[in-house]
Amino acid sequence: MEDITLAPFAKKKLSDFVEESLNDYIDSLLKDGRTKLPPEIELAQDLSVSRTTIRRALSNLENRGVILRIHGKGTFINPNLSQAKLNITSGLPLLQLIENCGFKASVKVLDYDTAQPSPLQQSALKLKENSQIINISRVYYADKIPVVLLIDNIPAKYIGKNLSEKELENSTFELIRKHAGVLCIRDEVHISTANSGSIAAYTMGSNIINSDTALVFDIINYNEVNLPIFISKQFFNTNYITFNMVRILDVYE
Amino acid sequence: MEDITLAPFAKKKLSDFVEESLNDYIDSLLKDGRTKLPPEIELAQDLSVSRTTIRRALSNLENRGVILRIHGKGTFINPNLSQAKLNITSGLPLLQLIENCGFKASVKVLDYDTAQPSPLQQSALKLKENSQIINISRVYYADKIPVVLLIDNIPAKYIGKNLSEKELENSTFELIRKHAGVLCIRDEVHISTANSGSIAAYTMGSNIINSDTALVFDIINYNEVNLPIFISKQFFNTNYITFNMVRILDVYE
DNA sequence: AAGTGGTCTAGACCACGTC
DNA sequence: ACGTGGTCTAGACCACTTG
Repeated sequence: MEDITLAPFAKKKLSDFVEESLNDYIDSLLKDGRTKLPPEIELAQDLSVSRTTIRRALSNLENRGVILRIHGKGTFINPNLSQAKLNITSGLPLLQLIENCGFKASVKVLDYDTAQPSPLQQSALKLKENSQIINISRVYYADKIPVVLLIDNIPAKYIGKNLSEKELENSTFELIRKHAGVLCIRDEVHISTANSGSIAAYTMGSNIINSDTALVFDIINYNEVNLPIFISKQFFNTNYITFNMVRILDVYE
Repeated sequence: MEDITLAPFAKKKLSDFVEESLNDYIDSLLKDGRTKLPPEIELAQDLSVSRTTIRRALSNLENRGVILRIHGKGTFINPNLSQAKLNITSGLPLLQLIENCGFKASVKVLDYDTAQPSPLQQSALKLKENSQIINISRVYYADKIPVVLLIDNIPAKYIGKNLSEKELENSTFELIRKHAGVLCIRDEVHISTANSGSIAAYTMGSNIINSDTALVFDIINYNEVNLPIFISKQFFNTNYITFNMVRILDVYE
């Protein structure tokens, strides 16, 4: 018998279903060697939705780099589609990110302890005095190569105590959703870099991701009413994980 | 007499004007210590536009991290607003980026030469045999500290020959717009990191941005019909320039 | 019950590209 | 002239919060 826990999840919009349909449709077009999509009005009729809904789904696909829209000509599959797999703006769970990249992904828990929050953590998470923080360090592997180091700082109230190693292999996102019914729906990321010295400072001296330079994400995760829930620090070995981003520029005078 | 060159520029949408108005309005609210915006319907009436147009402008501000919207409660100014200045998805010109960050920005041309394209450049830019590439290296300073190294590879056809140092201090974006009437409206960015060795490889051995690790953007710029126009490589010293990003996550089962 | 943001529709008109 | 994507409007209905 599996242990079922009831926990909230976000509702899907019509345009999300449309986006999925279009995604599948694009795959099938590619198999036939076709690169042009039907006009928006036609797509709207085929899927029995309004043109606005189609356009919302297409905009999502455009921002993810999947399609290109050319005014007056049509909508086309991005010929660089393969580069769009690791979109930096997607915010996918790390295991899924690594899988998307074509690797076999796995995770190992490095460390798990309870501590007093630092003053910085206390103010970022708006914590009261005497509250406790759970720290979880994990390494993510791509085909057995360590590529990401993740350190999460989570207020104790959002997470079970004495979690098993098996449970800790779930994402923190999942843990707090199952344990406290809290959904993080937004994050703010600071992007910087680190040298081997500053990586080692987070892993008791051993440079576990085995690179002399790393991409660093400092993340604060928020729930739907903008309450800061937990903090993440992610180190990426960019010899294996390089992100992509599509930008549509404002080019005014 | 100034030398006026006619060159195309993008048209502004109504929602862009609305966004600017809202931006100014937000500044004035902040001066009064207020953090809540009026309801969307009210904003729409005040600015004499439809609610849809207001919502588009608000969505832009939300993606830039300027505001927060909470279902059922209202629209609020993001208390972390100051962190939103260097949004990685904005694609602003580097001088403007550095100024936004609160520094005095300047630029120096390091190198300027003509060469045969490498096979990689040739395929990325879809160049013919025997075409030529102009390479421009520039360093950008924040308060006299070198913080960005930029290397552009531009097909000769898009840019004037024998440009003066003064002209080269303009962005490549400007140069090709003025010279060839070409507008880049989209780019694709690969994000990685570099150690001091790989930075020095691009500056004849001297590590000009003076950091043992850098954030690297490899960029291909496209025009409105998806033709690749030119290539950029940007090295950021993240001791001075750290980017921010706001992500609104899809949290489905 | 009232207020506010979120999603969706139907339709109009415009701008750009092709023939 | 026609087809296509881009912007905007007006209005409906839903979901969430507050009183």
